[in-house]
Parts: sequence; C-alpha cells; structure tokens
Amino acid sequence: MNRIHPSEWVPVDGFELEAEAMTSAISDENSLVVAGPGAGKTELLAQRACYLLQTNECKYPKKILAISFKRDAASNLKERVELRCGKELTTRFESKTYDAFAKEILDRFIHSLPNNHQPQKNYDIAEIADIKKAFEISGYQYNKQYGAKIGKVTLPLDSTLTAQMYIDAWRTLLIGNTSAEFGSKLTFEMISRLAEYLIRTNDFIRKSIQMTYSHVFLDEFQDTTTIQYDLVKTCFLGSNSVLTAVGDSKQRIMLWAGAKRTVFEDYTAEFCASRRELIMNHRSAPRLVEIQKALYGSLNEDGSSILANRRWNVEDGLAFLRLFRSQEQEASIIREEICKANQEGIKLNEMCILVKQQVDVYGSGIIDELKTVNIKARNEAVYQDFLKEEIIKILIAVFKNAINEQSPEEWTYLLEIIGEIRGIGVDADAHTVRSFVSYLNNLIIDLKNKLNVVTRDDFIYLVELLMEQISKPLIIAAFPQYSNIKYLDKLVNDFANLLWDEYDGTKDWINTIDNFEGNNSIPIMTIHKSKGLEFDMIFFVGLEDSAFWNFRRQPGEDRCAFFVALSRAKKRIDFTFCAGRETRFTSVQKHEVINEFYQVFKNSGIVEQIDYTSLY
DNA sequence: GGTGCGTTCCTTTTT
DNA sequence: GGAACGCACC
Repeated sequence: MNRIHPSEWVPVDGFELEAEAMTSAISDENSLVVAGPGAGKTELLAQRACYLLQTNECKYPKKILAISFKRDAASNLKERVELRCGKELTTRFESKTYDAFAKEILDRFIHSLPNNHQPQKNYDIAEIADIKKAFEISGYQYNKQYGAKIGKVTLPLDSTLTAQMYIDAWRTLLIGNTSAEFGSKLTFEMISRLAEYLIRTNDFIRKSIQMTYSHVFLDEFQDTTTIQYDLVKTCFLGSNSVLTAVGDSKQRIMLWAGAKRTVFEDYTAEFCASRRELIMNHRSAPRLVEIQKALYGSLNEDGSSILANRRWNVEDGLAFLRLFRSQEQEASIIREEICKANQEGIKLNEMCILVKQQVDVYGSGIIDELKTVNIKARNEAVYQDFLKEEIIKILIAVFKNAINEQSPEEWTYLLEIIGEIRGIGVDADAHTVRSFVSYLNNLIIDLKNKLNVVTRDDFIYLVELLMEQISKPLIIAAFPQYSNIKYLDKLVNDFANLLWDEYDGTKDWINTIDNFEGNNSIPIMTIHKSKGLEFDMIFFVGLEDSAFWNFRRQPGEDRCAFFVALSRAKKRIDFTFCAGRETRFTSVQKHEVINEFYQVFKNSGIVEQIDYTSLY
C-alpha cells in the first residue's frame, strides 16, 4: 500500500480548502468546525477521511466512524469518500446514522444487559399505538405527553429518579408482558438509552468501541439531541479517539424535536475541542450571499467576514418577492417562470419548490398547473430515502439493462452488485464467472421479454418474480437491514406500484425509469427536508404568517428555517405571498408576524418585489 | 343544546 | 396560534 507522508498530503481531486478547513482536516485534536451554508462541511469531512486513511494516521486496521442523522446524509458522505480515495481505503470508513449505530451495539451485546433490563432478542420497533398499549397494560391511562417523556428516562430504571408510571411502562416495553401477549417493543430513543447503558456499565464493550474507531466524525452537530450526545460522551469521552464535529448554529431547526440547545458549548468544554470557523460560501451567488449576510444580525451572528466564491461575478444572483391575490394566479406565474428558466437552460431537477410545511397544501395547485405544460413536480419526501435503498438501486439497474442493452456503467454496476450478492469475487474461476454472466444475461433477457405487461397486478407479479430470481435469501444475507422481511417486501411492493404509476402515464420504459429517478421533475419539499441540499433555483411558496404559525413561540428557530430556505439557492430565489390562500385555519393571509423577513428584503435593496394583486 | 375542557393539527429521524 | 372536533356534564 502506498502511504502518503502527512507533511506531503494535499487535498484530493484538486480541492482548495480555506486555511481553517485545512487545519481542521489534518488536526489530531478534538475540534468543532462551525461553518455556514455552502462552506463545504461535507467536503471537509471527506477530505479529512482521505487524509487519515491515505497517510495511515488512522492506523490500520482502525476505522473512522462518521455519524449523521439521516440515512441520506450518511450514504452521501460515504459515497463522497469513496469517490475521493477509492473503494479499498473506504472499507475503513463507516458512515451511519445515530440510530443505526445504537441499534448495532444493542443487538450485538444484548445479552450483556442485566436480566431486568434485557429485551427479547427479536424485539420490534415500537409504534405510537404500542406505547399507548404499554401504559394501559401497566395500569395507567395514556396521555400523549407520556409518549414524549418515555425517551427522557435514564438507565438504570430507578424509582428515586423517575416516576413509577414511566418505569412500569418502560418495563412493559422492554421485557414484554406474557399474559397480555405483548412482546418487547422499543423506540429508537429507548434503543439509544440501552446502548448507552451497555457501554457505560461494561468496560470491555466501551474499550472495544474505542479501539475500533480512532477517529469520529459528527455531522450536523447543531441538531444533536441530549440522548445522542450522551451516547457519544459515554463512548468516547476520555478516550484517545479524535472527534471532529461540524455544524452551523444558524441552521438549528430541530430544537422543537429535542436538539440540545447548548451542545456546541458543552462539547467544546467537555472534550476540550478547539473551535474553528469557516468563512467561505462556495454555493450562492454574491448577491444572494449579501441577503444571507443581512440576516446574520437577527440570528445573533456576525457575518461580515463571509465571502462568496470567486468563480461568480459580483452582480450574479437574483431574488424576487412576488405578491399574489389568488393561488391560481400564483400557480400560473410560477409555471411561467419555471418554463422560462427551463428554456434558458436550467434543468428541472436543478429547481426546487420549498414550503415551510404541508407540501400538499402549498404544492398541489402548482403540480396541477405544471401538468398542463407537461412538467412534472413531485413530493420528494416519498422518494428521497427510497431511491437510496440498495434493493431499489439494484432493481432500477436490472430494469435499465433490460431496457437499454448498451449502458456499460449500468452493466458494470449490476455485475458487481449481483456478484456480491451471489458471492462471485474477483478471484472466481473462469467457469464460475461464465455461468454467472450467463445467469445475469438470462435474468435481463427474461425481464425484457416480459415488459409488455398490461395491468398493475401483472407488473407487481413480474417484480416479485424478479426478486425470486435474484434470490431473496441471498439479498438478505448480503444486506442485513432486510432481515426484517416485511420491510423488504414493502420496499419492493412500493417500487412496483410507483414504477407502474409512472409507466401508466407514459407507456415508455426509458422515460419511466428516467422520471422515476427524478431526472425530469421538480422536487417539492419542506425546508426541513431540504437541509443539506442545493439547487440553482428555489421557489419558496407561502411566505405567510400561517405557514410560520409557531413564530411567536420560537422566533429564533423560524428565522433559522427561513435562513435555511434562502441559503439553498445557488443562482436565484423567488418568494411568494398569496393573500387568498386557503389553509386549515384561514383563507386570508397576512405577513404581520413575520414582517421582519419583508424588512430584510426591503433593506437589502437586492430583492425585486413584484405585485400581481391588482392584475387579473 | 349549551358550556367548557381536552386534543389535534403543524416542522423530523430511525431497521 | 387558532380553528375544529369529540366528550362529559348539566
């Protein structure tokens, strides 16, 4: 293996890291990197992974553990590292979610828990109805607030610290109740608590985790909950493992869901971490960066040093505020603007329609309007994680090969992944390889011959047959996440139905797959879903009081949400206000409560306001 | 059939 | 926050 000496390491793929980013990438101390949108936090982590692996500062066979919140983010980071330093080194880079990390620990060491804290090995993931039932079995009348409090219980269960009611419900969920035919059912919060308890009380497990991971990355650190932080602390505080946390307090939009308000301060104090700030914004055009900077004041930060990337011209960046009378008017202007931008060369999947909440309420009128000009827009929440699933990627690849034989990349991918499933390694003999290739060819030709199905049911059956041909047991063996067979079946069934929906509209398989992957459609999503993403053009629909119904109670968090929306845009952002929007609460919209956003626009001198309310 | 109280909606993640 | 529902009670 060719190792690079630390002093000779340079960022991979010609990336230029600003000074503080470079320092962080090669640091051997705990650190907190605070950086705004577009500063390249993910790239920094990817480069740091390359540095640690290529120089062997992360000494073989030790590993890097990267923890994210969403599977989407975890797999993006892994892909980035693989791209930068290759598959082989990346085997020592484990990127996973907090919940996956905790669940792995619990499942692996479940028998080390004391008997009165030990769930059944085949426990289920608890749903809200299960929590309710657990309280009832334990003899309490359920109240919705109880469910939220159950994750706050610390272990071991102790009646001097925790009310008896919660202890009883915990026990029921944990151990089950035979006479009520109620098995172990754990929430992910409980799983984290149990994992933390295991590590805290068992030196062997704690040491082995610390030995395995010499370096730990914590992504989106501003959103870390108390439970997650406790887990990290119990695992790594006082160890030799080096932690790197990256985050942005201006994008702290998860406090309502339990993010720990003081996590930056607590972490720097407890882990003696040095704090570094990045000042570049590589994403947004200069005039958009100016608007973002105008917001820093109300977010209690100083943005004076923030710089846009030099690839832009200073006059780049467009922002509009459009005022409408009716939703019909709003939809039709948005349709016009989307068509115009598309004709000017901006791809549909480089545009995004953002809402504060309720994608259907704010987006369905626009979807219908766009349909009239054959432009697709879809609720991306349905697809975001779905398309990241291994089994979905495999099925798509099989379909692509069945539709278009001359796609070498898809063929290579399929060879590799099905080869992995069927245990065909690089060292396989010629005969094995030949029969494997012929098996795969037959699979594809067979599918190709059957693609002329005419009903949904036939198509679902076809997909099920395909799953049998690939072999479900082998898929499960290769991807343990599918050992929950119900989960796998649901994914495959959803795949068949969604793909059929798409095909039913076009009757053209090439377009169907392309559309399914979202290559020709505009995603619609909430601000929360958009975090971490970027688009050439953003349409933020509904800059109205009722969309920010909680503003009075959590102004700081809603300002952050507004900032996140604004900072997704690379080239242009359009905000809309519609006086006549029908929501659950009212049909007359105002912007009194969130008027400060309108003031920022006015003061910036950059946002062009267009009033359509007097037009037909 | 009036009143008053409680609850739900509304932003998230996880195999 | 602010509308709307279910409900227990008189």
